[in-house]
Amino acid sequence: MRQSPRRPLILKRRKLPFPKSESEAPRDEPDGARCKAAPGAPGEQGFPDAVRIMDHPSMPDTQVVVIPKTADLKSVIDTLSAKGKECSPKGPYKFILLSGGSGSPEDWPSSLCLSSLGEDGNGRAFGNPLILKPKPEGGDRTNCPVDTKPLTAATSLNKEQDCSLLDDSLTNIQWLGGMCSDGLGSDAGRKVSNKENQEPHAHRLQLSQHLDGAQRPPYSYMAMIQFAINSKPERRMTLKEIYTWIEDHFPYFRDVAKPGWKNSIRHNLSLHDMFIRETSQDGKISFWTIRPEANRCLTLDQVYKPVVDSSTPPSTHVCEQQQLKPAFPQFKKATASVSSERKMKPLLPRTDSYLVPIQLSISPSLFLPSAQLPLAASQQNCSSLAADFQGGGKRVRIAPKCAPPPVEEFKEEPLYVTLTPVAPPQHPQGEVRGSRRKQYLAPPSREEPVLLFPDSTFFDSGLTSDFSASQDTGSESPGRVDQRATTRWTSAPSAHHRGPPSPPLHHNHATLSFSATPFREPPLFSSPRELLTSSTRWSPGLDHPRPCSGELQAGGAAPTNRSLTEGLVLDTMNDSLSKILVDISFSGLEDEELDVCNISWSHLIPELK
Amino acid sequence: MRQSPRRPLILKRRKLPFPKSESEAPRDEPDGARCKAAPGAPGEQGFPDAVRIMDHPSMPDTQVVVIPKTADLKSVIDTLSAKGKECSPKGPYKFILLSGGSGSPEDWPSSLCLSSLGEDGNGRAFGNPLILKPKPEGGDRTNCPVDTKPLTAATSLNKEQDCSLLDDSLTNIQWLGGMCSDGLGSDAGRKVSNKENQEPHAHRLQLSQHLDGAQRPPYSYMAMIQFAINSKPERRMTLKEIYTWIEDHFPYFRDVAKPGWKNSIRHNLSLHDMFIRETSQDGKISFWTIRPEANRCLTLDQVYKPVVDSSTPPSTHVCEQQQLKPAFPQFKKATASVSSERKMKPLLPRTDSYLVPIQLSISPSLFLPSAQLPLAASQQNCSSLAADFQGGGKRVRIAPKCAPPPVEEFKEEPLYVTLTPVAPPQHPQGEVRGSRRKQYLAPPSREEPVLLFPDSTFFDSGLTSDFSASQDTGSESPGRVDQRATTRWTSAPSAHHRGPPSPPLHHNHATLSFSATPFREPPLFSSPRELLTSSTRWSPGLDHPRPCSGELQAGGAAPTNRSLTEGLVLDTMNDSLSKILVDISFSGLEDEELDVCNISWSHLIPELK
DNA sequence: CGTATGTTTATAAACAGCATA
DNA sequence: CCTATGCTGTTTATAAACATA
Ligand SMILES: [Mg+2]
Ligand SMILES: [Mg+2]
Repeated sequence: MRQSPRRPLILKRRKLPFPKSESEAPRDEPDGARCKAAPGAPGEQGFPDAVRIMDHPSMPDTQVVVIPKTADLKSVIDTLSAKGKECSPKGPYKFILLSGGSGSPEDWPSSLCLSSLGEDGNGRAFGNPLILKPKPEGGDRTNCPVDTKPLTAATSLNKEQDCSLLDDSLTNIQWLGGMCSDGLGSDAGRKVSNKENQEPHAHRLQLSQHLDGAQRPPYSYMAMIQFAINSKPERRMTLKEIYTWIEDHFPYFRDVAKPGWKNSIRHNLSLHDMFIRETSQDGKISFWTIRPEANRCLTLDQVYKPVVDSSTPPSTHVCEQQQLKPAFPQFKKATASVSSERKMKPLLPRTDSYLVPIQLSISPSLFLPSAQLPLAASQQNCSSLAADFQGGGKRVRIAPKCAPPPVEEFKEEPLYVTLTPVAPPQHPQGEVRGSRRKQYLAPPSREEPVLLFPDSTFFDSGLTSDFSASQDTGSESPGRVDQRATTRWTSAPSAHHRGPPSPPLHHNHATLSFSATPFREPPLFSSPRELLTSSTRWSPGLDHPRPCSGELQAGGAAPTNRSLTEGLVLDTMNDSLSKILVDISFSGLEDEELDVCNISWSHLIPELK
Repeated sequence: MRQSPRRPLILKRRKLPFPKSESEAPRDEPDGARCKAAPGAPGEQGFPDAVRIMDHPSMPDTQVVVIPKTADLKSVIDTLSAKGKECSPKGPYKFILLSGGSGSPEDWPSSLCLSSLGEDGNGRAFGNPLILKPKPEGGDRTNCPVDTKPLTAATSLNKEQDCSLLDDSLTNIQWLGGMCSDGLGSDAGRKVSNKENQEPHAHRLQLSQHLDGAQRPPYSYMAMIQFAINSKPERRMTLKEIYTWIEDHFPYFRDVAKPGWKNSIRHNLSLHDMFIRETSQDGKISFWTIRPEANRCLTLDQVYKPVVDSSTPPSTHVCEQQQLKPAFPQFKKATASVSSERKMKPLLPRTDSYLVPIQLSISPSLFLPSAQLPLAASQQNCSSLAADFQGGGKRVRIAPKCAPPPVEEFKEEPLYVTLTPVAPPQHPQGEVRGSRRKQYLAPPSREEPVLLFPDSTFFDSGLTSDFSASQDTGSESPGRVDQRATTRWTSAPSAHHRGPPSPPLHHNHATLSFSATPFREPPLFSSPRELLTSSTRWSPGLDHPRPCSGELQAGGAAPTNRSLTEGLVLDTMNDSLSKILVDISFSGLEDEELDVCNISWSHLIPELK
């Protein structure tokens, strides 16, 4: 039981380069020996402006083709259709076409990042992921799969790379079998045999040893449930339908996973408030829905879209973090124990880039003048953060209304938005909030903090994006050092933001003042998750029976603006603000709504107006 | 790994008689062979009006003395002080004196329920548990332990009884050791050795084999954290203090538990919204507090108080449920697999009675006339529930404001209050709520449902009890059949409470109408937990720096009444309404506030006014 | 009764931030 | 100042107990 079941890695955490096969990295090297490519230098995987083809991490017989903006879509489709005939091991392959990025493999799970699947090609960029259809009309946002054949070379390459993981599956079987030895031989008849606490079937175990796409998908249960529910126009699903959808789209659960995965699905449905159970009119059918305020209507297709900017200097990705944060014991530990780590059940690859559904673009030429900055933003309180923010490239600061956003980095993309809190919250009873995120989002002040986008332009993904924008030149050092997106709490070490425990005092001697009421009340939020899930208002009698969060009207505020939280939340795939107020990587700049950069938090949280 | 770590049983679930030693109960007997004593007949454990002495389930050298109302406290104290000299194995013993109940062992964890610890004695009843002090002044609510010696006979009796569990500890050690065999011998160097994923120390393992009170306490982590935090006047604690408090009060975690229990503590602190982290003024210290609205200020002492009515017919406790619910596979399973079940790590004993902090009394002579019932309550909608409620004894119906309360039974006490929902919620989009509890508490209507207490009288425990009361004769059949407290959702099969998905429509064609807005918004509650935790308002600038939930003012409503949720919630030890709207066992009738029985839900949830 | 569904708790673990040695 | 480590806090995964339909 030392090898108790391990959870797949938390998504959207620090990105670690996937340990290739060097099972023993030098421990004395703080940066690790894996980063061979110099930052900024084009690595072996960097094929800028080239089409990238990689296997879908979970869908069998499916490949994802990332088409840079400069490529010609038509020719790519023709090429795919032509080359697809070559190899068809198990029937027609499907292609999912993505655009907007450089196609660097970092957009994919780490297990695939090293496969150098880039293929030359050229096509037109389009905004949303597109699954290639048999009759490619080139239309936007068609999600029907295509019956073409995969590219041989790329596929085989992927398979080999995947073998490293699949070998683990084989090992895992042995490992699991060893775990089943009860020892002691005490009472064998006691097992309840719930049919959910069993190992996968033997033939399934066999299947798991093959390359049938049964790798565990890199999505959390919560994410997959959202994918499933949002795949239906009604945006509701029965439990059984959720099971089926997940099995259909992630064969891992059908073929490899133990039956307990359904227990986990149910557990997630119950645990997370964002999932709400409804009952049909006759009361006989239970449907699971997503709270509309919390639903960003994420779909699997959206998630597949890599958010990469084509202007990215190639191969400045994996090693950046290591060099900037030399001391990273976890990484070194993982490095040294690759083989043993892989002996475990297939973990989620350590990557952050495929769960970023924010489809906002950054125009490098667009800079937001700091003159439009509200007085409160990023002046006094952000001074201490200047050192942290000077290294990276284009940065955008976001001033949260309430508590400072957490430190989170994800998405190693060339262009980033750093969400920067500008004002520490006023804490209850004169107490200061700790800096470990979550807990206690202080109510907003009159002066609304704003999201600051120094040199970026946003547009919303597939939904209407309509947030007011302000601008800030900020310190835009285009250097490639530490391109990771990073957000830090303004941990407010200066005492002038901490009030005494006296009654709700509003001492505005600082930039912002907050209502001191700390405890959870309806307009307040004790946790970022709550803030998120309560961000918008919606009554069931509106036009859309089940709108997404961005489609909800901001209560009291200008109702025309959609909340940025949608985009902010999309990348996290959960409803926790501690994962929401993170750096955002922008890419794939499109031409819509280039001038809306002032995001009022009161629109995101209408209750806090 | 079949024997993966099992969670201790969920508290406050169906009470099962502890499988004594008959390892093979007749499976063909639906009622089980354990119930030898006829219901209502005085069993071997029933010593009405006698002092009961039992070991504290977790505190070493501590015994709990349950003193019936009819006993003389002074003489009991004298007796304890005198007899305490006799045996002192490990130093002075402490006594915790409890009152208000019959002292039946059912008030204790099942492992102790069968020990027949009752001792004759006489003393005066007092309201709160009292730890006997060296200089017994007999004052109320003194919690300082006493330096006296335990009663020899009772103690030894307990020890023997405890051996059944402690033998399990010994077995568990072997079992754990067997689990430690990694098998496969794959990679031994991979283990991270977090110091929290290790087995308890060897000497601790040895200790666990002795009778040093290292049985696992029957409280959940959430409960113990509340105990800890509420033990301090400031009602806040650092993590380390919580650790220490728990270790001091439950030596199991100091001596037996694996280091991972601290991980679980932290996990619970983070997971449950009721625990809020604050930071000291200098920002250096983090304190954990309990959201005041959710804090019932439960303490370990309160929890130890058995809620037993002295007028209870003796030994009508354990077997009742079995006879009334013949088909109970879990019980039979546990019966048949006693030895094997006990091989596992010490589970929480299956009992419900020691987590009921509701210190309300029922006077059998007190009946609430139904004339005082508000019109909305229990008329039309409760008609379908009549069949369910006719069998038991004294019942009280509670009309929830929002969603129907869950079916829950607990506390096998002679007198019960059945919380009965009277109106099904109006569901969004014309959907009907399923009846598996949780999810969707519809907003309240103008006509407030009330708690109905047909023949009971309440008083609040140690805190001010001030809920308005209404009365209802109800169907009070004092028969002893199915005396378990049971609450059932009014599963609302009648369609007349289901509104179409149109905008918030309030069709009052039934008893109660609800706002149709189903999704979580600040004034709404998507889950019972939320309703609970948001039940009262409090701003940090009030008189009490950290009031309990009952001490909070109801926002907008009559602020003089305290919420019944305190009592309702106390028994569950968590903030989930699905465990709150349950049947309540009343006992230990006291003389305060006998006439307040109309509980307005708007007082409980001021936001729903 | 057996199964599917739903809720809750326990436990392990990954990982982040911070403090401190 | 750097670094290694431990503590604290958040989140996800998994198993299980138990309930309800
Ligand atoms: Mg849910
Ligand atoms: Mg918490």
